[in-house]
Amino acid sequence: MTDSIVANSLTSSTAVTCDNCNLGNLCIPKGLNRSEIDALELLVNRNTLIRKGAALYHAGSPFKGILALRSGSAKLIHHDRSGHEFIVDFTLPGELLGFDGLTSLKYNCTAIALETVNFCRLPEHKIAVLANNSPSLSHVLLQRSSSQCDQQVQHMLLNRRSAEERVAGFILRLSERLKARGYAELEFRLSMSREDIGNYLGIAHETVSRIMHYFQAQQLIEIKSKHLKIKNKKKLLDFYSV
Amino acid sequence: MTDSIVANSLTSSTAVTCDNCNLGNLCIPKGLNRSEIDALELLVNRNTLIRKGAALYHAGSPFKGILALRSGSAKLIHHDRSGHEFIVDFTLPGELLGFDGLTSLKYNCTAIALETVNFCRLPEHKIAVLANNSPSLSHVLLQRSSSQCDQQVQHMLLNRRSAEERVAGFILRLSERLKARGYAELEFRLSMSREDIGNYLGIAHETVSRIMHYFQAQQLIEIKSKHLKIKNKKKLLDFYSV
DNA sequence: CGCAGTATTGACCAACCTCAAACACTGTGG
DNA sequence: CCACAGTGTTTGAGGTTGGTCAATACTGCG
Repeated sequence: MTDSIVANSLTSSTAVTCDNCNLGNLCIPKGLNRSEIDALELLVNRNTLIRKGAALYHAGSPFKGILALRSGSAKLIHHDRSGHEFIVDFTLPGELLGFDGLTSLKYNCTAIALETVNFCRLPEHKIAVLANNSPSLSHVLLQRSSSQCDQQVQHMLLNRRSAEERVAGFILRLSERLKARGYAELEFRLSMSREDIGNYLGIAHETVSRIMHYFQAQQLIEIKSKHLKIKNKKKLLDFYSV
Repeated sequence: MTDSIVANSLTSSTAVTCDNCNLGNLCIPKGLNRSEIDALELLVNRNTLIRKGAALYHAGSPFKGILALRSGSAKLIHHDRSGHEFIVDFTLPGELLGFDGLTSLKYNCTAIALETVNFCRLPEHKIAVLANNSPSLSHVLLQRSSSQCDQQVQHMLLNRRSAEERVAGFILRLSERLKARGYAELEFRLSMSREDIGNYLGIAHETVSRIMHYFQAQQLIEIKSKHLKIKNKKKLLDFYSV
């Protein structure tokens, strides 16, 4: 079994272009026409590798562009004064990150790889240039940004509910996001620790463990360490009916 | 004392234009040049009035544009299946709302006036047109959207802390936002109910009351019904040191 | 094999919620 | 101007969820 939530399908050494990229229309080019994609090709830095535990960018550092995860996953964290970290979001393969740097041109959060990560970058200084020539790109970026915001709202709503509902919601959303990207929706690997999940959901990691155990006892899931199988999606949904 | 968090300075009947609007550079035109602002003039619907309790827009209804509050305040709410409402955000005068409709072209939330509200609208069908002619506008919109997202993150972080920290943070942020718009920072009217505050902060409204009372006993604030005075900002900050 | 990090499980406890009742404020009509 | 209804706010008592601390088990890796 692969170490990653997903297997990276690109093992050959041929150059990766937006054209042959496995992200398909999940990435920025979605909604752009041929010539616009060609223009994008010239601007995107490709195939950067970062390994588990390393940062894709740091809070406070100057905005260097929007990133697209090609494989691997990451956590977006925010530090308070006392140094305690809060996980704001997880980023799955095919998803974009870096929007937290757009406003002030400094990143707001730190992005840490949860496993080896392969990503593309659309550099900051080219975003403005591109936006002038290609209004659709501005529109795509705006939509993505606003969509990120919607997701934040969803997360916030989830975090107002009971611990059981949070865990159920967490599992189901992860499942949905993986499904949307073509991965198995009912069986996958949790690339983040219980600690991370608890932090993200605003509950203690022991509580995450207990609830996972309880869900397993109820035959809703099977959980062994990081390997998760959803056995009864319907009942799981009962816990989380937004 | 006025019934509103702010007094609406526009009592004359002369036409309001982006040029003479009291929102100044808090509104969309910020960062645009002269001719761009002039173009905007022609596109913005001005001076719409909505009274307390009425909706500025409904969740699920088609996106009709970005709104700018000229006076009065509003709450952004989200309903779950069981009909229970969750307050996602409050909007103060001078702030924009409607970004929750950009992604899917349907509003995600319902916006309800907390008191009589006067607002402008930048209609949806003109946003794309304008973006073509004025790349700066796209940029401004993108920044605003991304800034909304940052705020959501801040809210989420706040909602992971203790009830006391949440209330302290709520008061201090409200104060900051009002200050940024030129209103008194240490004495203002809470246009929302305790119920709304509790909902927003993810705590019971009784807890909000109790903590307000406690803060008053500690000489941090003076609270009488909706009228709030901050007596000791420093100590209040101690409760909320992010 | 052993170590370090991670996950599970249990016992106890505190923060906060729920329910209930009293009280205050607002606006309305007499 | 007062009485009253309706809503919003405060205050109290008791219960529950989920946190904390601590001990134990598991996993992956050198």
